[in-house]
Amino acid sequence: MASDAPSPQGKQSAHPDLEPALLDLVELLFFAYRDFTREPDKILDDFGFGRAHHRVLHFVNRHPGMRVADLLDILKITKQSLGRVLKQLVDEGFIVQEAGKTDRRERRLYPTQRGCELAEQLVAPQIKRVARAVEASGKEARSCIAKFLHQMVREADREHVDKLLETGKAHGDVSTKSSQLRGPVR
Amino acid sequence: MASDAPSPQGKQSAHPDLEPALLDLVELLFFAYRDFTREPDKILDDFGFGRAHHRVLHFVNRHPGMRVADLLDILKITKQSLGRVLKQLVDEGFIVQEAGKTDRRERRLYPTQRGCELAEQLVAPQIKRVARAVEASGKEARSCIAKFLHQMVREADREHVDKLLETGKAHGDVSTKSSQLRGPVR
DNA sequence: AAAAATAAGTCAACATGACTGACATAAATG
DNA sequence: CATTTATGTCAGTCATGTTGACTTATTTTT
Repeated sequence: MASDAPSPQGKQSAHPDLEPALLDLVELLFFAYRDFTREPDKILDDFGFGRAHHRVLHFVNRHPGMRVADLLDILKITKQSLGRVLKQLVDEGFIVQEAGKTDRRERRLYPTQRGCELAEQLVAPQIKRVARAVEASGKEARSCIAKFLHQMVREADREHVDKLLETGKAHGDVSTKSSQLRGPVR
Repeated sequence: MASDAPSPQGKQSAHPDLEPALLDLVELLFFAYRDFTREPDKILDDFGFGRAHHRVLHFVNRHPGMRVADLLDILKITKQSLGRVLKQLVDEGFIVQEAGKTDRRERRLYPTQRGCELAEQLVAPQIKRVARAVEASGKEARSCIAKFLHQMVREADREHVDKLLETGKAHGDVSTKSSQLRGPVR
């Protein structure tokens, strides 16, 4: 690899030395995320979908009855960008839309049976990866990790994220039954 | 795909309750990364660059003298994809290429002065964000976090990542001086 | 010395998923 | 009735990824 002139490349980085450890975390986050998205990306490929579809399907599955506007707020993309992938997911039977009961302008989004299954299939390798990583970090590390990731979120969005995790959690618990309780899960 | 562990109910959400907490981590990672890349993305915009330029410039800055092949291996993209952004970075004076001393087929990559500066500017908000998050998680959390993120990397790549962090670290240490010691840092 | 392998660059075509801006439609709200 | 809101859509652009084929320079192998 490096020829033999490893050249003691100096540096011009500037920052003193409070950085090194933090820089490692920055890079580790890059590598972790790179690999975090790989397995789902591969599965998506078989369906002709991309990462954008994954995100939409994931949040709709976790928060059935979600509105388009909610999704836009979570993903921080434009209506037009979302529109394209959402349309595909609807057309191919992974998501259904239904007018809101009290406000019929709203289009509430629900996963279909196929949608649920694909969402599960996509998140499975991610859960597995996280599970193994937590395991290897020592059980007591879980709370540190959650706290850290939570703090990495932009402060203005933190409360919102908390709410999402809360309500998503409720859903996760009831999962197997109640498919019909909340809406059309076809 | 049989995921793995005990799937009592066999169907969609199914997983008993080892999932909720892990699912939270999965989503937190999404939100954390979403916000992790926001500030740099904004800066890049002013330069007419995108996130791809950030990644290239970052690793070249942290590992001066790196070869194109090394970069491809880190970023996991194709030569053609890299070629486009690298060419722009070279054309606009952020990176310089130099034939390897022992193997003149290689094009060793070095950041220019401008390149260093931009790289620093881009990573600064990320370091700040990580610093604050670590701070808020308790100092002893730092090792948990590093361990977790490290374990999130695909096992096959872990050793490689370790080497990168090592050599990158060396770079960080020498920082202030020796700008001229080694290669072309123009 | 000739042949093969390697490092890098390039051309062309294409897909995805972002963006902007303008406009359409339906329903709720004042 | 007028306005606002929630959503959808048309049209065009850009950034960044992909394949595949091919070139050039250089090193390594035979």
